[in-house]
Amino acid sequence: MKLINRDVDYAARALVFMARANKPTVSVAEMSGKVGVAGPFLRKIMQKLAKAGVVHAVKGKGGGFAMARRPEAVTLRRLIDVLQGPLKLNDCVFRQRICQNHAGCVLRHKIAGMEQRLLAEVEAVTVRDLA
Amino acid sequence: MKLINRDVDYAARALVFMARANKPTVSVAEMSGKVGVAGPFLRKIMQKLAKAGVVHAVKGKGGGFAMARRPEAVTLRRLIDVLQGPLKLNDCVFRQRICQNHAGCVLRHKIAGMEQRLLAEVEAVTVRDLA
DNA sequence: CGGAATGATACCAAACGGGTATCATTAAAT
DNA sequence: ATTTAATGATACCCGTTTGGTATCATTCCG
Repeated sequence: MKLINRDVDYAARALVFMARANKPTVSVAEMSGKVGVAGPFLRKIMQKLAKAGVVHAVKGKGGGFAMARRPEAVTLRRLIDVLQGPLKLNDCVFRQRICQNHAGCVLRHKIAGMEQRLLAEVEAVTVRDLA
Repeated sequence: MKLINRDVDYAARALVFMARANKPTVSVAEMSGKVGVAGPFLRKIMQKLAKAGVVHAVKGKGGGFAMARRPEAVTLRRLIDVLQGPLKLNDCVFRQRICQNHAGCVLRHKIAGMEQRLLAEVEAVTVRDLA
């Protein structure tokens, strides 16, 4: 049971790299080596981040990506939401026929509580904390 | 990202059923209908629980399964451990080359903290709570 | 116009998860 | 002893997810 997948991990690294680099834009080619991931793969990740507004893309020669917000405004929760979908600890377990039985209800209720507390924790971690 | 998989969910239901039933043993045939899962599948789950010592198996006619411990002594954590492996939020993300980069280190450290707190929560939930 | 960058998409292979089927073993009931 | 009702152990299947690669289109600086 992974809290984060590789996409999120790579994204975190890349964003830290960008936050540290004092440049208007950083290209994937520059980052991929340092982040430790193949270029095309990282690009796919950056594209998702761009679509979600976490970073800003600049096409053409000399282009690349730039952070769209300050590092302390980018939370781990946001990265998880964008790159692996919303954090739902109850995900997909008995979509149908929810709570026919009492035990399931109680269990799911308890898990929902855990989810809330975990969400608060991932919300509290920012790119700034990682840099 | 599921906290529990279906095995754990089914197991929880079955154990609650067993805890309520005032009988020395309960057969899979009796439970499967109420739990809402096909017999053979539930049996596979019960076998794992038996191997792990959570329940006690009685073979032969009139046999079935019986709880090996009191309901309040069976935690959700135990079920997770037995049926889907230890809860590791960092599971499998960059097994190799751990912490070559600072960002990864910090992130993993924070996740480790979340894991500890989550573990305490699943440890606190017992079959008795669900019954 | 040419080169360097992202955008979009399609594809692939391996791992995982949920589920079924089959045969062996045990032990009570008759 | 035979039948019958139960678990033990395995093997298999299949759909989904996941990690990863490849390809072509688009943009824009020089």
